[in-house]
Amino acid sequence: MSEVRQSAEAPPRFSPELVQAALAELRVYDSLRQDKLAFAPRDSGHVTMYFCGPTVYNYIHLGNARPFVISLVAKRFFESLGWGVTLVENITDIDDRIIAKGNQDGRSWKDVAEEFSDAYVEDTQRLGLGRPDIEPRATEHIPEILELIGKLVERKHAYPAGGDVYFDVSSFTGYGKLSKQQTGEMRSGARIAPDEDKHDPLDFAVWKGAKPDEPSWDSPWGPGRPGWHIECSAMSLKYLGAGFDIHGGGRDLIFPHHENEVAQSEAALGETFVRFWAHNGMLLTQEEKMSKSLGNIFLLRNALEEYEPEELILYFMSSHYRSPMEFSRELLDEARQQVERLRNQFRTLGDYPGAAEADAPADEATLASLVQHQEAFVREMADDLNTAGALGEIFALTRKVNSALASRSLSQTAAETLRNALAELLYVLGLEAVTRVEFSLPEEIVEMAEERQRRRAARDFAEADRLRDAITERGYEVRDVPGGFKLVPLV
RNA sequence: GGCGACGUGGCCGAGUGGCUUAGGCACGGGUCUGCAAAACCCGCUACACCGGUUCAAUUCCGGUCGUCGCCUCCA
Repeated sequence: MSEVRQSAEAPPRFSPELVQAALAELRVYDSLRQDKLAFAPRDSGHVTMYFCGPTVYNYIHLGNARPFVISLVAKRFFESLGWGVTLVENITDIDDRIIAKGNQDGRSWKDVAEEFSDAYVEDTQRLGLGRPDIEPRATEHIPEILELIGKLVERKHAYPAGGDVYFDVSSFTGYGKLSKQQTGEMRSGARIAPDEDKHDPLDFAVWKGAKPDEPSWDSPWGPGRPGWHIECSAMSLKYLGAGFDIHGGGRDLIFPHHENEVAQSEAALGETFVRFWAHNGMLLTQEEKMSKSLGNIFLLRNALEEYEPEELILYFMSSHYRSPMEFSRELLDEARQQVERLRNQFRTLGDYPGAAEADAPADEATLASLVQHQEAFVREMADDLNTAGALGEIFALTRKVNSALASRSLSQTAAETLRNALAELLYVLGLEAVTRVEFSLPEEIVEMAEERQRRRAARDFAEADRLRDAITERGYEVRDVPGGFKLVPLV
């Protein structure tokens, strides 16, 4: 693509009026309390968020990308209210699956973890949303993990057995509160694997004793590695402290991952672990969950070969984060059309000649619409991050702006105001790329377009059309506009 | 079986006790244009089914049917 990608502009700060409108409505759904509740950060003016990132044994797919996108959009929204945000997103780089992948490929687990950590950062980086503030690796937090396990053992919430250390589910009365599972029900279906020494089928490993040829770290309970779940507790608590604001991740993590996190964290702390649990819906392909085990996945890196980042982001923004979301090429193609519509608006705004101030009858009404849609936008976002509703407001405003633009009844200053305001809203949704319509044109193309204009003027339409086809072949579209032409790169 | 969520017009997708014809895509008609594209205007106007509550229900309650997710791989 030839359009120039500039560096991300500074996050916008909404006007006091807009911030006030948002704060009056601000509510976030909490999976634990199963209700949308008023939200204010624990630390005044500063939001603390932790989202579960990937276990790196493979490239991430679009389903994995959803929480990443959501978390960064949430961060932008909170920042636009004038708050600071610390977003932590972990990379789990030691796990059974990583070891298995290494064995399968005949290489070290470390090699696997490094390759796919790098790939994850690279792929998500290409989305252009920026990065979480902290991206801690499990293997770099073994001391914190051991400290947490030590606390659990000391408080009799965990016990060593056969080289492993297990969390004692029966010691934590709240077990099951997040996933709404009854421990009795769960026990009836659970089994203990032959090589495990846990006392209760529901107990889970916080430390796994090393078997021959497995990676291990020293610990008071013998060499081993962290169990799944404990790294997220240790790292979120290290960077955000007990009772941080929002813990997010896919719905499918509610059990066992987050349930176990709550149990071990609160057992160790003796106080509330997280204030709001935010879980995003699954991506479905043909009504079925997109999942590595089902093999119906679309890798983010493959998607980025075919689609622009903003097209993928708009696709994600077009439905509420908690809803399950159908995935298909048709929907991505539709998102592409919508991106194009937004981009066209900025193209028009970019070289809009403007009516004379005295002759701009649409100014008043359009600027009034702007205020109305801006307010509606922040209210939608404040309502549990309703990006789909917010996007609807942007498009509603887009139509009004285009309409005024088409009739040339908008002043240059009003057009400028609208352009900046729209850019601000789009930035919050991670769609600032659609505002960047500057690009460099090869001289050859410009000359061809100019020649075509001369042919048209001479009514030599056959040659004019031939030139247009030639320009199209070189990747540009010619649009005739009053008094000239416009060249636009083809999608 | 237990737990959770959901069924909106051709498709996607917000939302609400009685004017949002949300919004987008697609489609049809028109304006503009040599043609085309973009843009604008107009049209297509729904709320799974059956009861109940209500002056009024797509929105509240109950039931039926259907769908999805979780119940130790899973974003």
